[in-house]
Amino acid sequence: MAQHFANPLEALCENLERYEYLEPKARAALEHVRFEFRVLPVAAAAVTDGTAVSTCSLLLSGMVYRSKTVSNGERQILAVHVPGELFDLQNLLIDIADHDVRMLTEAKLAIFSRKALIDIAFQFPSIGIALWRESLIEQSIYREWLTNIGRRDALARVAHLICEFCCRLEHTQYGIGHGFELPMSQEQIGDCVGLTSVHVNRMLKRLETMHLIARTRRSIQIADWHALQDVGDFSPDYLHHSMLKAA
Amino acid sequence: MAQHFANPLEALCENLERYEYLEPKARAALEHVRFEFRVLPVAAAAVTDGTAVSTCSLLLSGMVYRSKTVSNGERQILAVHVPGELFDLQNLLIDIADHDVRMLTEAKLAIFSRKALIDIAFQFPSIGIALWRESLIEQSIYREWLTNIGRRDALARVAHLICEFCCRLEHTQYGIGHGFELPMSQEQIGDCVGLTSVHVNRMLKRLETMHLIARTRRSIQIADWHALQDVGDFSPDYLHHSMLKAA
DNA sequence: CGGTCGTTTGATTACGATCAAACGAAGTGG
DNA sequence: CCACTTCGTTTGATCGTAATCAAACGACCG
Repeated sequence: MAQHFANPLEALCENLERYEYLEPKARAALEHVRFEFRVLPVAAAAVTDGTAVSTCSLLLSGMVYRSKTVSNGERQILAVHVPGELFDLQNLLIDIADHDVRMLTEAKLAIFSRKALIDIAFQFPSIGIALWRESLIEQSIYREWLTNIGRRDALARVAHLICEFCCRLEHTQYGIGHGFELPMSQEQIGDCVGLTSVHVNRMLKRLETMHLIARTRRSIQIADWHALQDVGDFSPDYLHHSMLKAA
Repeated sequence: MAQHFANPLEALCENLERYEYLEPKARAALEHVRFEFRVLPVAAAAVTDGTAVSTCSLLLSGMVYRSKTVSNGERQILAVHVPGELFDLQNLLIDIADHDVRMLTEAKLAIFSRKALIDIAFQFPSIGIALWRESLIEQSIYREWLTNIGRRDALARVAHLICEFCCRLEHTQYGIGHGFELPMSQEQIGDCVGLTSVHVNRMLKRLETMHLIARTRRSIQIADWHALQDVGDFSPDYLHHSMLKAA
């Protein structure tokens, strides 16, 4: 998969085409979009809460997360992006960032000017629709997370998060088979689902003793997908993969 | 305010102009958008999870909420819309609804065809930008709610919700002064913030004894706005009102 | 005037937080 | 290469917040 991202413009094209068919002219126009290539180390900030943003980035490799910090210093992770996704779609039309974006791992980015993307989005509706739809699906994921945190118990929350990652990686990367790398500490998992790291640890162990997953370091193997979905009350409908072109 | 919504097309125009300046041509084009006027009773569904959607509605009066139901039957309220807002912006480009939309009160709607809106959005970029931006701000509210539920305690969650309503009503309606109608049962408030109705009741009483709010039936008066914001860890930045035109 | 729905209050329970400590892996410097 | 540090994981013990259970009360409706 990685070699697909050797050319960032090709990666952008591939990303958009997952969301909407692009006619040859639109594809051709994308060839001339300017971008800046950048590698950021773990924990580096791509966007900082309260600052102006004029770019929109495509994640070529690695993972990034969005987060907010509350007054007592606790952090909520709002979303995690996997390679191949455009993040900062909201900053396309909003001037001041309302949260942080940081690197979960070292990451390679292709950084586009938001103005350039907006211009091309309205010049070629197919591109606009692709971008807009991608952002709407991100919104759908927020709604599911809200439901996960608000109305499911700790075990289900963790199981649900694992199921979601599995589906999203499966969709953007090539078949990941039964296992995948989850480059998050248990504290970060807790920040995703509104739990403490200690409790996340207990839930992971429980999923393990229930023979739903197996773990080795930071990688997770799915031992019983059906049962894991069941425990996590997971249904992939909200990812809207069925209306998208597979990777 | 209500009389502003006597003409739904004018209301649509007013809505969009809050998000982006519309040139005369765009405004003129909006005059010819077809719509259907409808009144729905309390609890009626405008959109049902899992069904196809081909419309997008403007709320003329009343309030609506979005919700998901988890496997054990518990409900999470994802968002509440106040008069003047377009809801179902996500269904503009997503075919199958991933959650329900129901009436919190009796509501008057102007229902537009999503195709008509998409067409005009790409014909007049200012309209497209307005719609897209409105949907991005809705997204920002989801992120704040995620943070609210995931990382704040019960008292702060309830205070935060009250602060948000106050700001949003102030922005779309004319000055609401120190009080406003909150047409939600305590159970529904609990479904917004991930608490039970019993606990919401205790938190409301606590906010009352702390002299931060006063209540009469379903209306809430703000007794100490500054202290309420403080308790709720509320900062209105995420609503992005400063980049919008006031109502 | 019952009947239903929502609010209020109290008593008890339980889930997940907090506190604390040991362990393990990765990285650093002598 | 091996102490030593640091960070994350693991486990146990205890605590506290919010859930649950239960019942009375109040408002609105037919």
